[in-house]
Amino acid sequence: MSVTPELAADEVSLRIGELAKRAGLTTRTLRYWEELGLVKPIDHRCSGERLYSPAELERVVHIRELQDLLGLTLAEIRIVLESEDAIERARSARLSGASIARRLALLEQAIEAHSRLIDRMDDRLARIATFRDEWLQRGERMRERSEELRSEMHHVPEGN
Amino acid sequence: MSVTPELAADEVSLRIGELAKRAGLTTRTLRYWEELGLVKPIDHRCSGERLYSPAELERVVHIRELQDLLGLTLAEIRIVLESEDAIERARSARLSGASIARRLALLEQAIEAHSRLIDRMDDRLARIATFRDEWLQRGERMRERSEELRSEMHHVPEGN
DNA sequence: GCGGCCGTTGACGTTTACGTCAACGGCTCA
DNA sequence: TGAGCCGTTGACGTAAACGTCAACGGCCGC
Repeated sequence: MSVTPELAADEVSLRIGELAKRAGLTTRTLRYWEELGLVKPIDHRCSGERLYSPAELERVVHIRELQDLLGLTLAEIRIVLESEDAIERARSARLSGASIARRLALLEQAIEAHSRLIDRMDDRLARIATFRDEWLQRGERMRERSEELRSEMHHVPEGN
Repeated sequence: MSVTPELAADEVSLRIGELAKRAGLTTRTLRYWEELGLVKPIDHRCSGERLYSPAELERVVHIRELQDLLGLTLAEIRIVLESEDAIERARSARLSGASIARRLALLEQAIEAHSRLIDRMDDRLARIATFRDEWLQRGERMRERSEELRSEMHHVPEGN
């Protein structure tokens, strides 16, 4: 029974090559990220092979976005992910019977880190937007100038 | 990172240390960028010292923005700058008596590269905005959850 | 005239984020 | 049963973007 490259409903775990292909990464990159603590495959050091839950696919894509769009280093991303994981811990803490105060503390912590990231994104958005507007104006001036030149060409054709 | 565009009216050129300080860079960075052809000080190899026109301050800040905000490599930035310089050449070509057709060609070229950059910025803006919205929703869910927990704490205080 | 500061040119070191290669092991299918 | 994949762990290589250090020189105030 071979697995098709499409998402089979019964798929419960991915091998490293498959994950890499779907995320558009190399296996080396995944191992490196694991080394830095960004991804954690299940069943590692036990059966030898790394196996990833489908959720890890989202996670690695997420990591790439943080890298490409926000320009974060992998070290910074690790911090962000840890705060995300804090959310999950807070969620599972409900089941594991941790104290409400403890769960609330975890959540507050996550919210804090979360809003710092939002701020960073907003800052970036604003700065790129400003930058973009300046460039749009430059473009306008260039287009006007090219119109001028074109009309000049009609009056004085081929002044080579 | 605060940029100080304020320069004395009599200032006609900057030494490398002064430029670095105002742009928030190191002198090493400026020399490296020169090595890559990103900046061109005047009076180099002549009196020994690099001297920069005030316009270079804008240029280096511009370079940093392309680096930080758009994530361009210095090699890519060089291409962008060359297209910007093409605008200047087109402008000076008017004075130097180049043919209108030639000047128009230069300008068209500049406009082309320019709009490619705008596209890139738009793409980034859109992707960051999408990303941001997703995160805002996560934040909302977390905040709701923390409200729930807080009210639970009032009903069942200190369940340590 | 000299100590301090700023500049110069190499040359080598460093960090980040991987790439590449070697040597090995476990399936599986003809 | 063995060739072909896919996986594993090291170990070493690499490209970009600088940092750092050495050795030198000019200028300036005291």
